[in-house]
Parts: sequence; structure tokens; C-alpha cells
Amino acid sequence: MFFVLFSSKRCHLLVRGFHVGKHFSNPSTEDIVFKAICVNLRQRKWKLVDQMSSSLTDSIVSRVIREFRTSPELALEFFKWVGEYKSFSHSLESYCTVIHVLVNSRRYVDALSLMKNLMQTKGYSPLEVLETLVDSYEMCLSSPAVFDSLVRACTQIGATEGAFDVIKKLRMEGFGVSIHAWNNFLNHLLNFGEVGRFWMVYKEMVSLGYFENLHAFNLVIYAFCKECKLLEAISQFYRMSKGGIIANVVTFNMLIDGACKMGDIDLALKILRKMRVMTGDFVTPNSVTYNCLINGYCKLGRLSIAEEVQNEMVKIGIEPNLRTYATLIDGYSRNGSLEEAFRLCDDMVGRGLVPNTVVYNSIIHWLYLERDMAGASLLLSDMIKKHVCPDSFTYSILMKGLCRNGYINEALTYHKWILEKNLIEDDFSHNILINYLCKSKNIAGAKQLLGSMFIRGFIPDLSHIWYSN
DNA sequence: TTAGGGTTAG
Repeated sequence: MFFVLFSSKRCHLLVRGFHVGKHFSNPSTEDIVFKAICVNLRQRKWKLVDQMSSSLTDSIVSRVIREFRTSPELALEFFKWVGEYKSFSHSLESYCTVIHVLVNSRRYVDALSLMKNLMQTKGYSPLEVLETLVDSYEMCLSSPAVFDSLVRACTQIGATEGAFDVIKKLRMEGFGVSIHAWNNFLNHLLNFGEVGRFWMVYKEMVSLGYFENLHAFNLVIYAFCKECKLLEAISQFYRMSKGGIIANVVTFNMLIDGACKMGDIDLALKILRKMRVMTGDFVTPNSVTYNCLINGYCKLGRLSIAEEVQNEMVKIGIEPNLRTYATLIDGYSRNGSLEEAFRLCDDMVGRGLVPNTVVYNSIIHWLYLERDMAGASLLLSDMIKKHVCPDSFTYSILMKGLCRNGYINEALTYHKWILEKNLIEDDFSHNILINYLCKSKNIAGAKQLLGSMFIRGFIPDLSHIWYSN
């Protein structure tokens, strides 16, 4: 019906009028366009919606999205259609409106992707996004989960300070911060190796009266494991049990992995054997549990036991995965049994698993250490042929492999090419090359690389420079 | 939320 009205000449004039002026002189005209779009959108009559597109304003876009809050897919489709096909430049308010709608319908992946786009591509700061989310909060009948999502979006793009700014601002504004947001931030700190700051933020959270949930306890156990404080980690396990929180498989896996990393494989095995009994058959081991244990045995050089553990997992119905094989292949390689490593490669391919970058990196690394240049080159060509993408590990393995076998100039040529292609993500390759250049008394070359590190924002290890000069 | 691969000095 509304379309009929708008298909007239009069409508055409109205539409032109909307397009020229940013604000409506008559609010009811906005209502007419809004309602017309809604009617046609509801019936998926995109062609008719298209005819209204020249009359779109930020206000109408946001209103339409709110109108379709119970049909989030359609709301998102409309939002994307306007942005992509009509090249309409969405305002921050429109973005936030659709984000509220998406979070409320638990479409977190889409909401996170839009938030990340706002901060990474559009250049909005986390606090600017927060402010607009707050402004549109009530009108969108939103929930605090939207703020959790913003903290998550910040941590996902590595914006540590941004995430913490959001938490601080939410507290100041009286919105409160959910335990999920705290946990997400704490997890981010651990993943970035900031254990000291983790404990500061954790203490702050506890002092504010939050009750730790399972995830929070797991993070504390994870932090203790990272600090090699296994006894403290285990004591947290008892503290959570006392508080009525039942550990899950992640809790056990972290303790098992922690024990393995500290070389106490017997304790790791004991935990594995007791986890069912301790939880009344509530928690059973999974592939992660077994992979941790296999890795523990591999690092101790006890390869035959590692394979026995693999057989046990198969027996109880847990399929070995890519990580199981990557662990065993690396275990055999670092123990000088490359033949066994290749046997496992065949085995994994036979099971339908495709060797990835990690598997190639392991074998290439140990081939170089054995001075098998031809073998390493062959595998490098093979990974390129099979479209297995090299990563920063591959490049540093290549640099080290070439240097230690006397091919420093070739390493420098490759490094230059890798830098030109912007493929380097960390400073490992630089450090390796600088070390070998210093050893061969090529201080000018080392200094040149040092400059290249600064340009890329890598912070050199100063102790090195003292030695080389 | 947990599991696999790469560096230097001595």
C-alpha cells in the first residue's frame, strides 16, 4: 500500500527532497519512508526497497533495524545491503543498533565482526563504540551481554588497553561488568604472557566481591601452571571443589599439562587415572588430555610409551588428531628418529589427516640440524607444492638452517625477500641472522638488520648488542 | 577457557 503511494510522481519529488536535505522538515515523511521500507522488507521485496534507497538516512536505517529486532537475519541483511549495494556510509549509531540486535539474538560472531570492523577499519576507539552502545542501549531494549561482546572484540584484535578502558568506563558509568567480561580480559592477559598483570586484575575483581565461576577458577589454575606452580594450581582445584564448583575436563587437562611441562609425568598419569573417580564419572578424558600426556612423554624422549598412550586413546574411542601426530612426529624427529617420523606421516595421511605447517616445520627443522640440506629443500618445495602456507616458524627455521650450514648470504637474500613481502610477524628471524652475522664479524650487516627491526617495531635484546660490539 | 613446531648469550 505504501509502495503504491510512493510509486506516484509525487513520491518521486518527495524522495528527491529527502535526498537533498539531511534533516526532515516534516517528521511524518520519514515515517512514510520508514513504513514503506518495512512493509517491503517484510515481504523480501528488495526491488521495491531499492526504490526507497535514495531516501535513506541514518535515522531511518536505525529505525528499520530496531523494527526487525526479532528477525535479526533480516535486520543484518538490510544493514549489509544498504552498506554494500547502495554504498551508504553507515553511522556509528546504525552500527551500534544492529550490534544490539545481533547480541540480543545471540548472533555473537556477526556482532563481533561488526565491532572489530568499527575499530580496525573505521578507526573508532573502543570507548567511542562503548559510548554509542550506551546511548542506544535503552532504545534497542538491549542487554549487558553487548558490553561483554565489546570487551571480547577488543581482546580479539589485541587491544588490551581498549578492553580495560571499556571495563573501567562501565564501572564508572554504573553499568557493572559481568564475570564473563572479566574472565575474557583475564584470559587475554594470560594469552599475551602478562601473568603479573593477570594477578593484579584478578585481585581487583575478587576485591569487588565477584564470586569466581568455573571459568575464573580455570584461569587461575592456568596462570599457576604458566608460572610452573603446580602445587598452587592443585590447591585451587581443591578450593573450587570445596566451594561446590565441579571441575571440568579443561581443569584436569591444564593440571595434566602443567605436570607434564614440569617433567612430573607420573603425577600427570595419576591425575588422568583418577579424574573419573574424583568427579563420579562426570569428567572423562578427551583428545587434549591424551595429547598433553603424549607430549610429556615425547619431551622426555620416551617415544614408545608415547605411542602406547596413543594406542590407549584409540582403544577407548578417542581418535588421534592432527596435534597428536604433530606431537609424535616432532618427538621422533627431536630424538633423531626421522625414519619413524616419516612412518607416522604416512600413518596420519592413511587416516585421512593432512600434514599442516607445524608438521612440515618440525621435520624441516630437524633435517637442517642433521645437515640434510637436500632433504630440507625437498620438503620445503613439497609444502609449497601442496599449498601448505609457510609461517614465521618456517622462516626462522629456514634462516637458522641456512646459517648453521654456512649459507649466510642465501639466508640474507631470503630474509630480504620475506621482508619485502611483509611475511615476517615476529623478531625470531632477525635475531637468528644478527647472531650469525656477529659470529662471522659482519657487524655492518648486523647493524643494518638492527635498523630493520626498529622500523618494524621489534625491540632488540640489548644484551646481544653489547656482546656484538 | 586446555594440547603440537622456531632464536641468541654461556
